[in-house]
Amino acid sequence: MLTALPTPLSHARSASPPRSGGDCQMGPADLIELLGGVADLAARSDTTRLAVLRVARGAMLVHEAAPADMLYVVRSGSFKCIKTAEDGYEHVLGFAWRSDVIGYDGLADQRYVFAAVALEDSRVIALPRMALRTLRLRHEALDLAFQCLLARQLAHAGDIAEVMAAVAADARLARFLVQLSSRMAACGQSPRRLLLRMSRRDIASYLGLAHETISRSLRVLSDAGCLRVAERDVEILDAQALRRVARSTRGAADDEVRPALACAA
Amino acid sequence: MLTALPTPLSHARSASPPRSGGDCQMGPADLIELLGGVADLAARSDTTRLAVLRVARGAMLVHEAAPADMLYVVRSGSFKCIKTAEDGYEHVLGFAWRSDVIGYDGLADQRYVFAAVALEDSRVIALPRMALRTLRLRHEALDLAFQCLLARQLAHAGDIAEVMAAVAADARLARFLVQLSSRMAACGQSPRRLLLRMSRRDIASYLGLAHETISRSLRVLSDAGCLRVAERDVEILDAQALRRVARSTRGAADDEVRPALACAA
DNA sequence: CGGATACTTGATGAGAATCAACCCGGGTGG
DNA sequence: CCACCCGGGTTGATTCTCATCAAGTATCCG
Repeated sequence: MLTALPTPLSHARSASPPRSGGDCQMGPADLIELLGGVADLAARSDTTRLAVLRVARGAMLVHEAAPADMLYVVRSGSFKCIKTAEDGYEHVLGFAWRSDVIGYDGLADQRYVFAAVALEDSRVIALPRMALRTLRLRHEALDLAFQCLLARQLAHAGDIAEVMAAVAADARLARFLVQLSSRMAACGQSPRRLLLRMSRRDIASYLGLAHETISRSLRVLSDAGCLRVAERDVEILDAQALRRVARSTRGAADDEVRPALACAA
Repeated sequence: MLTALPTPLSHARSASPPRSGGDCQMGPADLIELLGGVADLAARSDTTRLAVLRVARGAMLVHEAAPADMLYVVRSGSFKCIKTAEDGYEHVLGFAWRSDVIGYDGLADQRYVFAAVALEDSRVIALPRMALRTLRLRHEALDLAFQCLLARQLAHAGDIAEVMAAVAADARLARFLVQLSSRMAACGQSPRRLLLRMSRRDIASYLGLAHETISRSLRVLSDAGCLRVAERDVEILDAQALRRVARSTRGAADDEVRPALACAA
C-alpha cells in the first residue's frame, strides 16, 4: 500500500549544492534537488502540495487506465512500467529509477497508459497535475530540468526498440545489461556491479523472450567470461566482450548505407 | 534537400475554428492551428522566427547525433524515425504524421538521438529550441497543447513495445495495421483505407521481422479475408477479424493476473 | 515446516530467418 | 523510344533458433 508522508521535502537531503545549470546540461539528480528547493515555497503557497509517498515492494503506484491527476518523480528505489494486454498478459515496457518521471503519459487524456509497480521499497515525489504549470512558470530552472528530463525519457523510448532490434537472444540480453549499466552509472551506482531488482520473467517480458531463454543466455554470457552471475547479483567482468555481443545484429545485410545518399536526393 | 519557405503561417489554413480547449482534451490538429495563430505574433516579435520547411521524399530532416537546436512539428506528409546501429543496420523506431513532434529527444543533451526521413514530400514547422520556452510562457493554450502532445508521444512509445510483444509474425503485423488505422483516424484520414507510405522493409524493421515475412504475413491476412492488399494500398475488410489476430499473444500462460494481488500487498 | 514463487536445465517441435530465384515498375541513359 | 538496371516485392526450400512443455532445485514467505 501507499503511505503518504506529510513531511514536505524542506531540507530532506541537501546532499550536493544545486549547480548553476547551464541551459539544459543538468544531470538527472538535479530535478530532485530543485523540487526539494521548491518544496517549502510550495508548502507556503496555497495551490501546490508536494508530498513524498512510500511505495512498498510489489505495490502498484499507478494503475493502467486509472484517472491521471498525479505525476511522480522517483526519489529512491525502482519501478517497472507495464502494460497489460486484454488477455491478461503483462508486458514490461521499461524500468524507472531515481529522477525518472512516472505518469506523464497520462497527461494526454487524463488516463494513465501504463501501470507502474515498485520493484523494491521506494519513495516518490507526488506532483499534482494541475500544479505542474504553475511550478514550471515560477521556477525557470525547474522548467528546464523538466523539459530535459522528458527529452531523456523520450530518448529512452528508443532503448526498448534497440533491445528488440537484435534478434539473437544473447545479443538482446547483452544490450539490456549494457543499458542497465549506463543507467546505473547515471544514477551514481556502480556500472559494473548490477543488482537486478527485477525477476528473470520481467527481463524476459522486456526483451520479448521466454524466461527460460534469459536463464540460458545468462549462462552463455557467464560461460563466455563476460559476467559473473549469482542470483540477482550480476557483475560485468568483461565490458568489451559484452559490448561485442551486444553489437552483433542479424545480417547487417541489406546495405543500409543509403541514408547519406537519400539525404542528397 | 530542404527548402525553407520564408512564408510565415499567418492564415495559411484556418480550417476549423480553434476550440476553447478544455484543459488538455485537444485533438492533435490543434497544435498546428495554435502555432498558426502564433506565427504572425512571432513574426513581429524579434526573437522567434517560425518557418515552414519543405522536405522532399527520402530527404533526412534531422540527422542522428547532429547538434539539436531545432524542433519540428509535422504539418503534412509523413516521416520514419530511425536509429542506425554501429554496424550500419538501420532500425525503424516509429513513424510521424501530422502534428507529431520530431526532434524533442535532442533537447536532453543538444544532440538528436534519432534521425528522421521523409516518406513522401512533406512540410514541417520549424521551432528554434531557444524560442520554445518563450512561446510556451506567452501562450498558455500552446503550452498545454504541447504538454499534451508530448504525453501522447510518450504514450506512443508503448506502441512499439506492444507490437513487439506479440511473437507471432501475423499478430505483429495485425497490431501494426490496427495502430496505423487508429492513427490515421486521428489525422482525419480513413481508418479503413491505408496508403502505406513506407516500404515493406521499413515495416519489417519496425516490427523486428524479416521483410520476406511481411510479404508472407500480408498474404496470410489477405487470404483470411481481413485485408485487400494491392501494392501499398491496403484496405481493411474485416476489422473484427484483424483485431482478433492482433489480440493473439503467445501463451497468455503464466497467469499474469497478479497485479491486482500485488496491489494489495 | 509447507506452500508458493523464482530459477535452472533438458528435449522437442514450430516458426521465422536466411538464401535464392523470380517478377514488376520506374528511372536512367543510350 | 527502347533497353537496361536497380530497388521493391513475392515466393519457395532449407536451416536453426527459440518457445514450449516438462521436471527438478533453490529460495523466500508466513
